[in-house]
Amino acid sequence: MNPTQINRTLSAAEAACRASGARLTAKRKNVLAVLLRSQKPLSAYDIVDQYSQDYGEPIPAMSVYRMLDFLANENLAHKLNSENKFLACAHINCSHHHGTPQFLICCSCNKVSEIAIKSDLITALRDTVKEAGFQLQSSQLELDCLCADCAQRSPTCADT
Amino acid sequence: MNPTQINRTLSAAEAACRASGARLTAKRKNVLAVLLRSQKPLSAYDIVDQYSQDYGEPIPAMSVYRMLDFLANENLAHKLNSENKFLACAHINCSHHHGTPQFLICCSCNKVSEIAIKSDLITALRDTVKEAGFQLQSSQLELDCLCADCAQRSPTCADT
DNA sequence: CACCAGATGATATGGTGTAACATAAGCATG
DNA sequence: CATGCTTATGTTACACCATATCATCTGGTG
Repeated sequence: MNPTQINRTLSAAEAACRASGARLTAKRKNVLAVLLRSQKPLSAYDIVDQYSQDYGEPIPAMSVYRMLDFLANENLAHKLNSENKFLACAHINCSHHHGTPQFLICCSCNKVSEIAIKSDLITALRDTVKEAGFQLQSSQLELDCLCADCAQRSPTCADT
Repeated sequence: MNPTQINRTLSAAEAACRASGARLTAKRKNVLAVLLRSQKPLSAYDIVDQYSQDYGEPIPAMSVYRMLDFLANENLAHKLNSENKFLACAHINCSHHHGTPQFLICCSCNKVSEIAIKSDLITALRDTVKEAGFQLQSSQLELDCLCADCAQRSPTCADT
């Protein structure tokens, strides 16, 4: 994402927080900016490092976790449970409403694409789960994939 | 699982390992037995504790990880990536071939059900992923659910 | 200004996982 | 049975992820 897009996205995030009565403080905004500038999901400690590089002041890991919680609650960021990493929501700028996102994670280069799976597929999944006697609570999926670039390079994925 | 079933399953596991040329050593078998006796997925350190309780001798965490790797390679156990926990494969006794399993995880009581999602649903998922320019590498899904028992008690799930 | 609530900082600690190297146990062969 | 190879297990140290707890700061309100 280029700097112009990032600024536009940060403005949109501010507007969204104003609308919901949440306070997007300077540091929370910086953490979001770090995520936006990253091409890949970051761990909380990655963010700590990047933050001090980008802003010239250290930030405690504890604070980063809290800011990530905040951002996730405001739907400005997501957590990848399978990787213990975080990324900015890909749709902060979009005006339309978004359901629970799904993530395609390249197991080779760690690139992540946030997509919205067709609702009928999610419904089918929900029905299948119901048949097994469970209720689907969240439709956030994290799928182990290979991105096009990496697929071209090698036919299989050796990593975890 | 009752003791009789466990013994039967352990025998099946032994047979499977013999067939594949893998060595199901006594300790590996014990780790598998710990998993089989558990109603819930266990962390490696849970297994360390339970192992020493059940067998009266301590086992290093490192060894448990290695034994879990072994069991996972032999398809005798699975790892829940979203929870960093492990469980015995539910189909060690079954004779038919099994594809990649899917897991329904109760976010309230942590009970897990291992199911096989209909192949056409998986295919649809694979196609959706392909449209997004990715290749699905693993069809192991870990779905955040509420089991029937917990759903009866409360309509929603507050936990992570 | 005094107060309160929310945000952030500091410290400590626990859980998860692996790297690197040492030791022991099974198994072939001469 | 001695040798040596391969595999399994033990030991130690360490890195990373995450949270609990308490302290401090900041911004807004009366």
